[in-house]
Amino acid sequence: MSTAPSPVPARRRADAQRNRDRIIATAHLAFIRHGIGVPMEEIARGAEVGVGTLYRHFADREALLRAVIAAGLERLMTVSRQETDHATDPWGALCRFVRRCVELRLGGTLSALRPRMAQAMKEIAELADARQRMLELLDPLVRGAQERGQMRTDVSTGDMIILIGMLVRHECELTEDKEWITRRHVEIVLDGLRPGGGELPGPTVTLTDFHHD
Amino acid sequence: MSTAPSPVPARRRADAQRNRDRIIATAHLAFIRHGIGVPMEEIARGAEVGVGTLYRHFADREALLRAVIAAGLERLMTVSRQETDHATDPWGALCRFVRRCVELRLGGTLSALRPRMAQAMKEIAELADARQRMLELLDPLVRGAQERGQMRTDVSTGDMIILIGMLVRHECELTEDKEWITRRHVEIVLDGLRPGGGELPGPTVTLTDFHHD
Amino acid sequence: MSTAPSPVPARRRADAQRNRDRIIATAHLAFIRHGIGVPMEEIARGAEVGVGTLYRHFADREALLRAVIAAGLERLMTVSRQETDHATDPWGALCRFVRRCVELRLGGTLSALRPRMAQAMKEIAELADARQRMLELLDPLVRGAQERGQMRTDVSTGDMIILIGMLVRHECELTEDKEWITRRHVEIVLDGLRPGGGELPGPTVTLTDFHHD
Amino acid sequence: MSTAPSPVPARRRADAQRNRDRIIATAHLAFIRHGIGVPMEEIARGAEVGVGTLYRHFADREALLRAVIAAGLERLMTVSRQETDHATDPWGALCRFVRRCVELRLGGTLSALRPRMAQAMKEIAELADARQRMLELLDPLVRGAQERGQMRTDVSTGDMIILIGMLVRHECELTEDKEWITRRHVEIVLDGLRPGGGELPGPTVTLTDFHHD
DNA sequence: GATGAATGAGGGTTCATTCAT
DNA sequence: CATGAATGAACCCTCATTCAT
Repeated sequence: MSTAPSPVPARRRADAQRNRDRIIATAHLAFIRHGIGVPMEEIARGAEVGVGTLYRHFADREALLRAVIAAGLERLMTVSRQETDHATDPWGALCRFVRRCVELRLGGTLSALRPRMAQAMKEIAELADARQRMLELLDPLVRGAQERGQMRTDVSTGDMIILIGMLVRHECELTEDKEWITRRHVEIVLDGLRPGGGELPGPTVTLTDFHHD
Repeated sequence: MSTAPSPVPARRRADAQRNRDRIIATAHLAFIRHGIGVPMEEIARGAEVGVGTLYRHFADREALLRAVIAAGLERLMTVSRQETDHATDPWGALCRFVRRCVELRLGGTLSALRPRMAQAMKEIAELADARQRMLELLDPLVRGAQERGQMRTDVSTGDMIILIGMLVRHECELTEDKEWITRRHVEIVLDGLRPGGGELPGPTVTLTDFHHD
Repeated sequence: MSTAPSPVPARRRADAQRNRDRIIATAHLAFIRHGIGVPMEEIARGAEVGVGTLYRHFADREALLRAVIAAGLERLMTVSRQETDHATDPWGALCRFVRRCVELRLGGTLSALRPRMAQAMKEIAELADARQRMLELLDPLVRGAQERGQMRTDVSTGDMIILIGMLVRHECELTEDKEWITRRHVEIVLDGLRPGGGELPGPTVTLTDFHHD
Repeated sequence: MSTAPSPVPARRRADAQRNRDRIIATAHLAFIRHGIGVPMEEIARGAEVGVGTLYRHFADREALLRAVIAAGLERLMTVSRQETDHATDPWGALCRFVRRCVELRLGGTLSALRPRMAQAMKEIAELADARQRMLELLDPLVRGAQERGQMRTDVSTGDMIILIGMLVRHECELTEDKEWITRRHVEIVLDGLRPGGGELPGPTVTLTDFHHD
């Protein structure tokens, strides 16, 4: 009895969880590919469930969107920690982090939010939170790299976050068979962050600058 | 009635042209702000005409979109020529060109096409044309700059075009009061194109690589 | 397991019966409060059972509705008999019967049927039956009261039944904290049934007049 | 020019107005017959317009409902004034008013609101207004009739309004071919309002008692 | 028997497009 | 040419009912 802890009651639960996960994954791709306005039925069809099931799990499109974003941010944060914890080489850690970010393909969904970004930032609290958390993770790396002369000193962590957003979206503009192009351009941007560049116009970007993207 | 050649038809024409222009301008902003799915009536309202008038000028949303893009590319090409004709300093001309591009705000509309980009590229012939023309304009500058050691040699004109697209869209992600951020990031990317960067992965981008974006 | 006649099945039965009763009671109130279109899940939730259980007891909404009505009519008939058996004061018995009717709150459910009343009358046989039985119960009282000069003679038992329906529904239009208003109006109607009123238009109502309602 | 005031621009308007009126009339009947949940398409079909047209005139079901109610109250107020202005016989005027009310068949729509009456009263300001206006119209009649000994003094104008509501709904419970029954019962209620009835329980109804029905 | 997840038809609402004025 | 009312297809979301556990 203790060895076989009744899988039966869990079974249904497992099925439901599986459905939930498939819906999120399908929605993620669908939002990227067709925009956040993609018909709910198409998402349901892609996840091989009925619309009703989709709506049982997510009250409306907004809720689904939040879940997709939350799931993406979750993965992002996992990556963040993997790359940044105990980093002895701040610049190297920063580079690895940026490269990993673009691989998550979270950008598509975020980018699809653009037409309502300002509003979305307020309503989808996870987004603002994520920025804050990312800032806290990256700040030591940026400062460390700058102190060691590995990175130009006229950019802030705020600039980094915006640039990462740019690259993340950039990848999503490209179809999957052209993703290798992004990898080139990530390196170009990283090279542009090395010391020795020309003077940059305007002040550095701070957290207060991007209450919306 | 038949005797008077009458200024009226000319007048009409002027009015009509004026309407047409206002519709395109309004649609451009509306597409950027609310996505290409923005209600036609909203565009009409913004241009202060009836929907009927809008449809007299543009058969459907697709046609309006084409017109908006064509108008933007027209301006882009004008800029291109201003910056590139008789350029004695290829790298400087290239930089000025890139900076001017992001100021046109064409990116918003192009970016909004993304969910259907692959398809759009085929249907909206102007886009493919524009790429080709841009390639022809930029290629001498890129080669010139590289020959003079002003630019890294492991990037192609194809990379440049993609990067410009990235920056152009990047600006459109930011609200107008944050455009100064883009200007910083344009410079960072340009710095990253200078000689001396790390090795880039993959082959250079060629025209055949981006049959869509 | 097979040897024990076991109290379990009986227990089950009791539980099931309890569920059934709670569903009917909950549904009665829900129909009154939110109309007969109230979501089945809401009824199930109110009765603290799963929808599945609800459907085990009642094949569909229609069946549940019938059961609610039948239960209400059952109580109505019980009241009828209490008030009318061995009545030596027909008018008094009639008044008490009317007053008791409005307290049963059956009207809400019946009233909610209105949009389909004509149809409901045919499909829900209990309703027609009930009228017939009520007619049989009330007829002696009406005639008795009229013979004794306690009641105007230009109304029929048919009129009475329709009037009772009116009052019963009337109460259901009022929220619970306003039920005292109905009691006033019941008395006004009863006063209007006393001898000495003005002439009434049209013929008296007969059983054949209300094959629906 | 002054004689033929350009019917052309008005024409469309007239058509639209005609549609609007037909929609309201159709909706009124549909609400009575099938409840306020009746499919919008059915209303549209009945009015012989497309759903789109219906929605152009009324933003949603709620708006249509308001319009139907407003139109009904408009007629009700017209009747009110006809019956009550310059009335030298208060009781007679009161009776005529009550009789006219039930003929308007407004009750059906109002009655269909019941499941949400409390809420409806707040949201549909017209309803509360109407009560107030009706109170002001009837109060002099009630007092006048009572002073002349034509009406029992233990009922208030508030009671009258509630009773009228009861009769109005009562008629709507009956199908059209049975409306004559209501006329009988209106007279019975009016007879019950004459002096000489038994004692009524509870206090008289005041305006504050029926913030909802 | 009880449960509640899944299904999908149905009805509300929006909006692209047409067309009469 | 301009206008804006009318149309109806398409999409969102709800909920009655079924069924696997």
